Amino acid sequence: MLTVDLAILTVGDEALQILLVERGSEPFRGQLALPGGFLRDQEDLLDAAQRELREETNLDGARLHLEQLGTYGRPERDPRGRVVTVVYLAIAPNLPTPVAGTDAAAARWAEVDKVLGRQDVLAFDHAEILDEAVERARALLEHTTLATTFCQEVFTMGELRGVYEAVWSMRLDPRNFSRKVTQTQGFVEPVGKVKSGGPGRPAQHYRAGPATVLYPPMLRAGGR
Amino acid sequence: MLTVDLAILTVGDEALQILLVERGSEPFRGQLALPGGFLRDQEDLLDAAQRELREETNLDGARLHLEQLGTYGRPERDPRGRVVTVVYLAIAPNLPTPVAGTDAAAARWAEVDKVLGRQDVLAFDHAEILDEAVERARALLEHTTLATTFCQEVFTMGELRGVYEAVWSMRLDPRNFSRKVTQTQGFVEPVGKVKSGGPGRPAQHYRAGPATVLYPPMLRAGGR
DNA sequence: AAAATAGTGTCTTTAAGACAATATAAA
DNA sequence: TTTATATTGTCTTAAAGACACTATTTT
Repeated sequence: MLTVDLAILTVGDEALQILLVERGSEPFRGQLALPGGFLRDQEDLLDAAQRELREETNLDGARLHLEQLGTYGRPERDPRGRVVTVVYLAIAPNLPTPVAGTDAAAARWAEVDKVLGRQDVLAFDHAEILDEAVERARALLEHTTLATTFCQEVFTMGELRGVYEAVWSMRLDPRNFSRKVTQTQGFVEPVGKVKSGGPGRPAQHYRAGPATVLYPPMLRAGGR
Repeated sequence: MLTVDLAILTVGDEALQILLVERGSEPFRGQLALPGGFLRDQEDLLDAAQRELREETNLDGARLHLEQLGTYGRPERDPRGRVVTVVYLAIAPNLPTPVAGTDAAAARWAEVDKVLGRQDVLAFDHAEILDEAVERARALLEHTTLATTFCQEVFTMGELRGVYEAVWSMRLDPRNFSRKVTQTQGFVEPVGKVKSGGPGRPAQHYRAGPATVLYPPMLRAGGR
């Protein structure tokens, strides 16, 4: 019995959010869980993850970051019997509203901090998996330009900094952050337009550059 | 069909080595492969990896580093049919000789560079897996004190540097390396003895300290 | 003009890179 | 004394941390 589950992360309301579905059947009926489903015959693992992503969110898997997080197979993790699950981590831009998937269960965003704060809101071993997904996302932001994937196609420096602040749960110095981003070749490219709207000086607009690796990395302070 | 395979790495002869078994049966008879076997009923993934490790090398899994590398499930990766494999990465000190396991196949160390240099020496998708294992090991040495696990319990600074040089395939400045290691709290602890034996000034002996994370990390130069 | 937000300049501190000389042993 | 190996000192350079001011808009 092999399943593929998804940890789909985004940033909204200045916080890291995870896409969860409410379970409609036993076990763990009524509790929240990561979206996922069974691996089909002759289906590649990554293909299965992309299919689940499409089914649950109507998102195009080709557009966003999708990578294998890990495989979880403790014999007692599913009370029905032995189920091993391969979990994929997805990084998505802030979506207006999670589209109800073709599967019956309602999907919704939840703040990671609130979900992990309470015991027994998540089904199976999904709390443990979410823990590892968050740690992976934090490390990815240190070493790659992946933070831009959390943003819309065009974004401001403040929005990009907001992604780091939400994922890392810490405030960053705007000056030092801006210097690091702009001095890293290919991280962002300025778009010759500025924001209109509210009060305050308009912000420069950027889009993601061609670079994928951050060298030297942008390390979280304090050595964890 | 779920299997657990092992990528067991060590350092010997100034090179990174991988433990391989010769396949005695089809498919890929006569070719080299990572050791592994089927997951047993009600067996945890990590337990299965430790069991395979014991069967193949008579090594105690509790003593060395063992972590999940990834899961590989391309439908065509095994010509016999659908087999998904969970691969664990093991880091071992330089062993005198790989003990022939309880399984019939003969196990032997092979230099990673020589194996990856040639096409079609490895069975299944094991070349791709080995690639990822090496990259994981390289990254681990940047961010953790894991290099000491490649060494015997007591080692010299030169031996520790040799581990980095073998895994990273580059020479390191002895002065700068020594400074980095000794200035990182808890990386190594001096043992009040010096080497006897050959010519030259005796080397100070060290053993692994309590630290596991390197902060700041020891980055490979050049940004890859 | 006041309020709100965006952006920049520069000094300090830390750590890595580069380089050459000294120390301690065996032969 | 020669050879072999280990170890240490210091200058330079790169990058992060800390800090306060200027710029551009709306109301």
